[in-house]
Amino acid sequence: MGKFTYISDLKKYIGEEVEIRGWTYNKRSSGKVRFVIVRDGSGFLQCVMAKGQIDDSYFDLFDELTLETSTIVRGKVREDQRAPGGVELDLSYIKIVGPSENFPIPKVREDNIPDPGVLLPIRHLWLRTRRQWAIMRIRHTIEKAIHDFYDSLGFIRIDSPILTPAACEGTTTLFETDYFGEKAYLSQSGQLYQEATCMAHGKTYCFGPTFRAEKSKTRRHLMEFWMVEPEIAYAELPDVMENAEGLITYIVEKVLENRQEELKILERDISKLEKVKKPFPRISYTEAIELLQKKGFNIKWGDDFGGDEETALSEEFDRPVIVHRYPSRIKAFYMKRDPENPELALAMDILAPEGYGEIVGGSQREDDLEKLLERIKEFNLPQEAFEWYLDLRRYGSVPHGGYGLGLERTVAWICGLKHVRETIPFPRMLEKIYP
RNA sequence: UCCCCGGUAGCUCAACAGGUAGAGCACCUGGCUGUUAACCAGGGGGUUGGGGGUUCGAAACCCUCCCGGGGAGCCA
Repeated sequence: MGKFTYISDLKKYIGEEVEIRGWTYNKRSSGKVRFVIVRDGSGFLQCVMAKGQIDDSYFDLFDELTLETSTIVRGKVREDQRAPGGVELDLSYIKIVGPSENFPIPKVREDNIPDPGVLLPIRHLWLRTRRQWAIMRIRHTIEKAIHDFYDSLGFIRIDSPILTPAACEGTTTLFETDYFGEKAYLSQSGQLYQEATCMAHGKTYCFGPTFRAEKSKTRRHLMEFWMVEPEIAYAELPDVMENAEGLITYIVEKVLENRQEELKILERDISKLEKVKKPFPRISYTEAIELLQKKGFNIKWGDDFGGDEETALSEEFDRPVIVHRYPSRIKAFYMKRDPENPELALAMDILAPEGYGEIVGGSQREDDLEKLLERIKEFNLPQEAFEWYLDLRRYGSVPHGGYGLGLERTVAWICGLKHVRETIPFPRMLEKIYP
């Protein structure tokens, strides 16, 4: 491959001659002084050349450096106050690696961002643009923060299967596939399997894609999305809430620590993220209903929250809000009922601020065999498919709980994006699976 | 499946009340020795989503179909 330098490391090479390998991101000219913005994946760099100070054969290559032409350049690194990244490169050498004619995405201008109908079919190229670059790097940092957080607490990552024999929750529509003549489904949650693994390791989590075949066409939905699902043996509802709160604050902290440049590209209001500190407010479902009624919503106890209600609730707080103890009949069969009020489930959701909606859903699980059997009957679920799950209550059952955090909604919130489709490299949307 | 909004140049959008389809960006030509979404001058580029209708005249009004968007339901 040979030796070359990444733009992100250039501050270490001020005054030195370096080689950069990348792509032409933009260019400007003032006649005898020409500017080429090169990106190399690690960052963006303005390269400068003046007529007479570089060989004419290189100077003239400027015309061929159309958008996204891949190029190798060499030059001396110079500190410069005028440069956004603090450094520029005085060019002495240019080589075109691969030409690029009529790149389909126009030069970055805020008043000229093509709409998703245009960009989604060229997602493979869209990913090269600055905003998308920033989003993917923040996504990476969030994923890393998730792993680091659990690892630091002694969790073991054990991934759940993606091909499953039956519905985990039996409610949402699943993608069906043929498994050697048997029906199998793409997983909509790894949770049930985590309940098994946490009984082996105490604290586990899985992190992978999940699939919902719902005909959802909104800014908050994808057919394929990533979810992290921790499960903790001997945990009760307050422990679950505390762990989720810790995860979210850790994620925000790491993004603020490592992704300032990217947040700036996205024009994210950092002050909103800086407020995300422990403790998060905790309100009961019943309190939330009262609050919404006071705000004029036509909602009664027993109803689930819609998008507008979630937004209204989150607007009451400057950080994520934990809503707990929902009516058990609007929650999943495996959630333990509140011993103080059997109409309630020991469940909790976390709503992100600024109207980003539910990013976490979790609960303490039903650990009593008889009660769980009743629930399976109530929900008309096939008991034989859950025998293995019931075994967890037959052999040393303990209180336990966990939650799922939706990666894409979290990325959308932290990046301040309107739509989750920009938070995943290749979004799978309703009737859209290309590229 | 239902409700709402939209479809005009490659992209983003104008075109008032029905009267000759326009701007910015992209692209091409020329100019400029410090540009940062560079700028200045010029140029090419259109079956106004398709079909039908009303009218002297339709991008605009009506009907219909197609496509796109985001909201409901469900959820992360």
